[in-house]
Amino acid sequence: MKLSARTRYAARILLDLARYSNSGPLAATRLSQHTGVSVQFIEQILKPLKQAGLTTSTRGASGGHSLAKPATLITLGEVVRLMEGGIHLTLCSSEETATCASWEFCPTRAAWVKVSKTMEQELDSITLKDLLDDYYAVPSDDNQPDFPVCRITRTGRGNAKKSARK
Amino acid sequence: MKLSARTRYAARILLDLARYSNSGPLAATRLSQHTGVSVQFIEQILKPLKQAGLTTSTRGASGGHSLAKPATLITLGEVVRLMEGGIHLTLCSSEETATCASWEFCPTRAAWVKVSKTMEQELDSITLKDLLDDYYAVPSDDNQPDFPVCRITRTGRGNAKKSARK
DNA sequence: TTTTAATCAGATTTGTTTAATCAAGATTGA
DNA sequence: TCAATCTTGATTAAACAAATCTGATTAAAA
Repeated sequence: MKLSARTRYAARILLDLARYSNSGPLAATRLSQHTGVSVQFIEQILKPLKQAGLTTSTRGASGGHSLAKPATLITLGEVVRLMEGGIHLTLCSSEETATCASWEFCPTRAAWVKVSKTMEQELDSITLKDLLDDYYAVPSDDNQPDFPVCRITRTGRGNAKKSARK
Repeated sequence: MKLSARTRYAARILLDLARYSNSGPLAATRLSQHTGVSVQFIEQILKPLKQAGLTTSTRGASGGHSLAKPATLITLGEVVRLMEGGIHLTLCSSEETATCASWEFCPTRAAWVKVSKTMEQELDSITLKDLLDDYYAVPSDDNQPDFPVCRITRTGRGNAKKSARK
């Protein structure tokens, strides 16, 4: 039920691109400095974002990446949908996945679909611009500090497998 | 972002217990027949459910499992929270997890928290009774057929890693 | 009292996925 | 040219999920 690090990083990278959108393309090395994610991992994450038309890039010296459309038109829903391959709490929440034998009879499926839809709606309602405005007092102001992304990805899941203290 | 099979199975198992709640405890073998999940895996899943007070069990011959409280008082939120160790889209969505260095400065965290809360609210609003009523025409009627749980857990994730068609 | 049907506990296995790195190319401005 | 930059695909190590295996313990029924 957790988002992957790739998705979280994607959001942060796009947000950084939004922030510096009026000062030309941002090189992956800059993005790396801002977020704390390795250059190579950033490049890997940018690939699907570019393919999906969220970003553009210019090659060669003084090249880099930039948003392909205004920050008001990019939603978290778009980002999550892209990086996670859809917004679905279960495989069967996706309409296209009619692979399960008892798909149409499943007594729990409707609930998972409903919650997934709600989640998707809310994510679609949050734009990069919203995040910028909520957080940075003055958007695109270079004086605002950068903060590394959260690198803690594993452990500490409060797992139900382990028996609680004896 | 997907629920684990353990969580999905837990919901189905509890639903089955709810359905047969007026005919004494249900043995794991019966639950297995109804859902298609192996007896041993079912026992593994029932363990935390019992510890959390959602079910009770009687040992020995003609023993089995039953709900510890009425189906109107057990919500999907409870089940998911228990099996997944919380309802959080990210590690940092949990209030207790102040482990990330830039926890309070993260420009995306607030969004993940908000969506997680919405999801939790909706899951908390759905009871086992709701699922029973929505699905089975006559609750606790043995004439209704059983359907196996969805066993498809991997693949088909529409992964963004793979380049879309050339 | 013995048998038998159950739960209980937990270790082990298998394969997948994730997160990340590595390495070699392809472009392009200076 | 050359150095900064994106592009692409392969590879790795660890974590995790799903499930099975083993061996108890418990208690009703025969």
